[in-house]
Amino acid sequence: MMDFDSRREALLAAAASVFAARGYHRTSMRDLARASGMSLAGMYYYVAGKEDLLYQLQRSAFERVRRGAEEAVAAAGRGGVGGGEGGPEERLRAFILHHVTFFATHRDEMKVLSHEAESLTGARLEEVRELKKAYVGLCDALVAELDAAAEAPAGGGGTRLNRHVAVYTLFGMMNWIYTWYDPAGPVGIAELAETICRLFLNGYAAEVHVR
Amino acid sequence: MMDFDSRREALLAAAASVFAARGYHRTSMRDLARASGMSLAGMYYYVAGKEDLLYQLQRSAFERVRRGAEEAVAAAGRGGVGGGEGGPEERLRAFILHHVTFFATHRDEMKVLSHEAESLTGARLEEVRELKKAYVGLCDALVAELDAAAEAPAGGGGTRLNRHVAVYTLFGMMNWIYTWYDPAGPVGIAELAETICRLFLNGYAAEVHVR
DNA sequence: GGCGTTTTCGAACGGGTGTTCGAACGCAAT
DNA sequence: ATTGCGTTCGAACACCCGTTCGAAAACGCC
Repeated sequence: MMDFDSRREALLAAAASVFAARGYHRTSMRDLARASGMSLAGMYYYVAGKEDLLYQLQRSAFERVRRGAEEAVAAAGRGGVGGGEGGPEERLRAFILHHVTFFATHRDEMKVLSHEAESLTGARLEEVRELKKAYVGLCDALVAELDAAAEAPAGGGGTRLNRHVAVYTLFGMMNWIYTWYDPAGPVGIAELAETICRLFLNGYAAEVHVR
Repeated sequence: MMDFDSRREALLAAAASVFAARGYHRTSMRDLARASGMSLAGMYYYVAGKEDLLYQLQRSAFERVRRGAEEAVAAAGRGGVGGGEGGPEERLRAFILHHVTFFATHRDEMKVLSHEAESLTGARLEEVRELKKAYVGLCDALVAELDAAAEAPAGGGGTRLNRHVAVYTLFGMMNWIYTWYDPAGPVGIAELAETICRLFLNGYAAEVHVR
């Protein structure tokens, strides 16, 4: 009916749904058995254990956002949707739009990624932390390019914002979404992404471009 | 040696520390007994149970941030630290500064407030949700005043940002702090608050004041 | 049919969980 | 010395947890 990999991914998907709804630690293996339609013991044929399940889930989700973001940024650099060349600002916009869209279209996995960041232990925790660091670094590099392109126009004015702090704050805007956003509500994904883009770009660049 | 209330608050403080470090569900009552210096059974003289402990903690923390924020905003309205009268922008700045400062000076409780928002159940969950809604509403009202004070200067230009979305995004910037901020690091609390103020005020107001 | 491999799962194990209960404590008032 | 009261806690209870194991089922292949 289904091969090994499909069955395994179905299990991961069911786990993502339950983890997102009830939280990792509150969820028992028996809950997952019920949600996936497998027996309690049967799951252990596909996964090494509960923590391994969370690890596979986070790893897979992280690699997909990362790949998607890289492609979206590259596409924006090549000219993106509408013609043009695609400067640093367009590339950052593409990153934000992709992140927010991915968040909204993969709610469960992204909530697990955001909320259960410290639920892993030992080597698995360290490995996922590295993935996250690489992903944040990708965004940080885009903001750095934005900085370089603006190159202190007059020298005067107020002090520049700390880039790393600004980037973490940007991720705060984006990753907090799972806390309040209702995809069935009146606010669309595009509007949400546009709000975050404006808040960050106007706010961050204001100290660089204007005044 | 200590009266009932002090002993109880010491227990709550110990619980906040352990909950922040290991998470609510991972923490056992035996962990709390060890951290507080009481015996396992002894804690039940001061608290009705584990979930009641979390509830008391969240309720107490929420009421303190709320009261503090109200006072900070009122003080800014009266002229704040430096003279002046204190318009809507100064009041919102005061709110943000207070929230960020409170976050940094009460790390454990605020992490428990942010991260364990869905760990309560039933009536207790609902009650804390009401507290949160009131607190967010306080901030939302400040932003609304900012809107009113700006009153669409020309009518043209781009569309205005959805205020509620902007407010949730602002809380994202602030509440994500517990995820990455290191108070022992090079970034001070004042700088952190200033970054968030600029990102929000420049970004949000840009569509209202400029262009 | 028979056979080897892949897949499933009922039943059990050892251990940790939140909570309760009754006895014991310290200590001021009688 | 005794009473009563606020406080502490060792021991136990009933339950749920993640994981294992050996047997049974399902399957393709000869």
